[in-house]
Amino acid sequence: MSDRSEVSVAAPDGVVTAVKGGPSSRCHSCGVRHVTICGVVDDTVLKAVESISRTIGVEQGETLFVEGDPVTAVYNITRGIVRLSKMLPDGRRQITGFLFPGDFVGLGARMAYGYTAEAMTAACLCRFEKPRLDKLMREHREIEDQLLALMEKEVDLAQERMLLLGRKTAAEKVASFLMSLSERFDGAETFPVAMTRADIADYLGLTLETVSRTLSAFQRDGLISLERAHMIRLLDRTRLEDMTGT
Amino acid sequence: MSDRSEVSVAAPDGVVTAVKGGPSSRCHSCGVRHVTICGVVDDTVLKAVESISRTIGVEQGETLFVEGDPVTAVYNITRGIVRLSKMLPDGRRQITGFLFPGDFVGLGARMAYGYTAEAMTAACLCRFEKPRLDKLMREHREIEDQLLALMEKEVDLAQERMLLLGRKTAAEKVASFLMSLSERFDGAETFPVAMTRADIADYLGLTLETVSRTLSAFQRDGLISLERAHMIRLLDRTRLEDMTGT
DNA sequence: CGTGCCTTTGACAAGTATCAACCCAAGTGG
DNA sequence: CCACTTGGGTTGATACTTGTCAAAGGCACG
Repeated sequence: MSDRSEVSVAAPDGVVTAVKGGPSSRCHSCGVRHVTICGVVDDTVLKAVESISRTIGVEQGETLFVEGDPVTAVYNITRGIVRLSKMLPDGRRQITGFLFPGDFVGLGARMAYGYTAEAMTAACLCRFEKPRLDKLMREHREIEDQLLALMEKEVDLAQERMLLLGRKTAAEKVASFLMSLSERFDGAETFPVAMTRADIADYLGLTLETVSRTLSAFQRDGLISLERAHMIRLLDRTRLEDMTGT
Repeated sequence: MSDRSEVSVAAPDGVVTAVKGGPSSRCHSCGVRHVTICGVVDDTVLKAVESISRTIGVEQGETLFVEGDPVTAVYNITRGIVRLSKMLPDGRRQITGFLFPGDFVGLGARMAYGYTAEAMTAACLCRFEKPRLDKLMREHREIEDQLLALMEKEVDLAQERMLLLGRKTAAEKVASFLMSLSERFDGAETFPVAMTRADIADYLGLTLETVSRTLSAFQRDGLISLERAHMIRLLDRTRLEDMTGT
């Protein structure tokens, strides 16, 4: 555990995600040794991080916390997909992010969580109690820096999303979504879409019908191939890239 | 300067914004003593911050930096309003934020700025060279904590905005905008709207015509009174609040 | 082999965008 | 001092994208 280990994590859909560096621990529910904090840290820090983290398994659909809950913990995903969302009182929902293995859940929450986090698939998470993590951050500057960097990336992504939500057309939104998903799978040509059309719609600020129609249109135009509803193959990356509007 | 001073900052439109605590310095362009970093810090830190900040004045319309520029500095606004925006290649624009006195510009940018920052009004800014600020953050933990807290708030706001952009109707967007603007002016009943209809539209993901129509409709319904195009009076806060959808 | 959830597709409605005309106030220059 | 210009802002007519409602198909799971 002292070297910069490379650990492979089984994604829920069978695809394997490789993550480099960082501490890891054995998942109680699936037994796989998972990465818990990304980035390379020295041995002492690694041990410290491991000492305050506890790996937990959650079932599909399980809620980690709800918008407004007092902040008790931060999680790092080792397996599965987590959905972050905000709701309006009348039930309209905006999904603010899909988180994958390696991503943090709850970073940057101070008093209360600003969104709800749910496991979209069975998942394994490293749980860090907030007070212990705060203490660790104070003791190990490298960790604070890591988390700060992660938050900066998050802010950046959020702004990109605002541009998408506010100014892109339905087709551009869906194309952007497909391209970014593909990136998550290492630029693979064919990849699984773990979320339902309704989830995609709530992520892109559309209706599920519009998402479905747009995907069908992409298929008609030879941009993609819907192998199955949840398995997509990109046929013409270049043209799809052009359609993102970016 | 050793006590926790309260400093009043003249906003561009004549309204006075009070900000408590933090270091301050005299603005070269307007001569007013401005707050430069919010939050309370001790004497040593205060002096250190002051030593690396330089107050600058910018004219209306001036660009601080453009999306993609390498990050050289972070700014704190002491006077005026700054507009942050992202553009699509074809010219569509999304304004990601309007920043007021006390707000930071460029926090959380690592290598390149992710958005363009322009002064919407004549403005005064405290400029912190990035390397010197980073050094100071490393030396004074309190500062890093302050900035971290600010970033957390930013993430929260960004997510609230996603909900607005993705799921709210035009009327709800405009109502939300008015309520949050009113907050900025301490809940005042009548307050200036410094931005044009086009700016508001690009902020809310609408067209300027829709913004104009919605404001007119609000006036017809007795919710607001458009004293002038850029001066709004809230007539029925309760009903307006209900219209925000939140 | 039903039952239920998700997806697709169609017909239609509605909300916004687009295009265009006009207004108003503030400069600007003859 | 007044015509002219210019940069918003408002309003109307119309188009179009996207949402809504509804029905039917497919796939997984008990």
